[in-house]
Amino acid sequence: MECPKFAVSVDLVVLTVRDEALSALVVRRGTEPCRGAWALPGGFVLEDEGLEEAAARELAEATGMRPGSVHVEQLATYGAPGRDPRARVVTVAYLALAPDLPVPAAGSDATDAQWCPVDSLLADDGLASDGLASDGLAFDHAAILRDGVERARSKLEYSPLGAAFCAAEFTVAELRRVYEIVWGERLDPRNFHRKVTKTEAFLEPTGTTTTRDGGRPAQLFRRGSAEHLHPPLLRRTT
Amino acid sequence: MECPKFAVSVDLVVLTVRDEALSALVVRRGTEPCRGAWALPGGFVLEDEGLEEAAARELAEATGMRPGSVHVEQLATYGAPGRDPRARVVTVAYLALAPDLPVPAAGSDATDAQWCPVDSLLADDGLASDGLASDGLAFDHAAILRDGVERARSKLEYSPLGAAFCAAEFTVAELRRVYEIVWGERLDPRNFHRKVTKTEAFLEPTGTTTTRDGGRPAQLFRRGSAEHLHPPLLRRTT
DNA sequence: ACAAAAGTGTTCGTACTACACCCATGA
DNA sequence: TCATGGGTGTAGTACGAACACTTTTGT
Repeated sequence: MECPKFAVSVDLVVLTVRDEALSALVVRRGTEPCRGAWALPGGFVLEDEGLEEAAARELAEATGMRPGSVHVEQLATYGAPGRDPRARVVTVAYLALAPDLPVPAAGSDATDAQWCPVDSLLADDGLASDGLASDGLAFDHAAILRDGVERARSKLEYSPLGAAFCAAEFTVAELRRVYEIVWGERLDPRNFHRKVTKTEAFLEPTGTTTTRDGGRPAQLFRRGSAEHLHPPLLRRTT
Repeated sequence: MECPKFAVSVDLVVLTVRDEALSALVVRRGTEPCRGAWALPGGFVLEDEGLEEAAARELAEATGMRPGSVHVEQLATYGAPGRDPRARVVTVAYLALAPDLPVPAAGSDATDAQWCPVDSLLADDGLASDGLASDGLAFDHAAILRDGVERARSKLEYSPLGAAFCAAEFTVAELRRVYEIVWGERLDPRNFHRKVTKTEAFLEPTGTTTTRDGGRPAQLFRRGSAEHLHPPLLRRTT
């Protein structure tokens, strides 16, 4: 077959909510180009491996997360000729939404990985509030991250995936905090409660309660079976 | 760089509304695998060509459409190891929404291309779409088309892209027919009229009218500048 | 005059907002 | 008993659904 051949990689935008901020997983690059810079976790697709499969493998390598607990979906594909200085590389980006899991600190081959608030990663003045040397991410990863964050923000509107950021069992208030942090917008606790508990198959009650948030005991819920939200939960700003 | 290399192609889901049906552009394959079968238009990405650029080139080759008149966006990427029997091919699918333009019949290298209603292309009336069913599309193109149609259907809800299926100037009734055909659902003409004309920047009045639909003259509009619709135009069924 | 399609007004129900208010716990 | 957050009730409002009705053309 007469045609050019390219390297194909997968890159992961892994998002979580922790310390009151939407954060992404970034790894320190251990090899040239951009050695020492922060980048999205990722790697090349193997010879007999599907794209989804490669994404799951990279996610496991970078975080140790078992597939079931994390939502993963394809985000977009980036293939501008100059995006990698060495060679032509086409990368398929995946978006993963995860609860606040600890990143396995040491890890095997993993150069150090850590959560970093997306706001500081995307701040275009290059300043990092927490000591990350940030001239921005390697390659075009800033653009990929931006697209992933935007996808996540709109997904919360019309899908029940906010719960993907929570632990297996969570309260309505914890879910609301997720929405508030991802959207950067305050939500009325009473109306939010009514909305999510009345929407069919959004939440599944466990029957148990917790007082970990203080005050009156709150019911614990699991993710429901709904795939889409009708009607959607619209944010003010768009 | 030690990594596998793959062929990368772009495939196009080009949709239009004609003869009361949502239709896709398909071409007859002139080369081996699946020679003689219908497939989505597409081809390999060249050495120094961006993905978007390759999609625009293939669109021009297949239809002669000038870039400005057609909406093109990336759809998704398909790279299962077995999807092309010859070799590993990763394909980046693009979705194009076009007005009902005539396909350049003869064309240079183009094997014959034609519009075909998506319902008949996707009718899974018994044959598994393993690539060679006589009614099915080649490779995994049926799955790609299905995803493209689903994307188009939901795009009409929250973006003004219904107008991409219309000529440069169109009436509200023509736009409504687009929605009805794509969604397969009747819409109230009065409420639809109010909705689209009241939504800021959805439509831009031309000041002229036409009687081509019969009855009282209707105002002609052009596409407005809006990128998103707020609030969205929700279909009944989801 | 009549048919046909454009466009407006009006009523009604549903769903979101804002906020008053009560409930159940820990300290 | 008080502070804290969970959860309910309710009035006001915005918007879509349904449909009666008027407007402007072609025949």
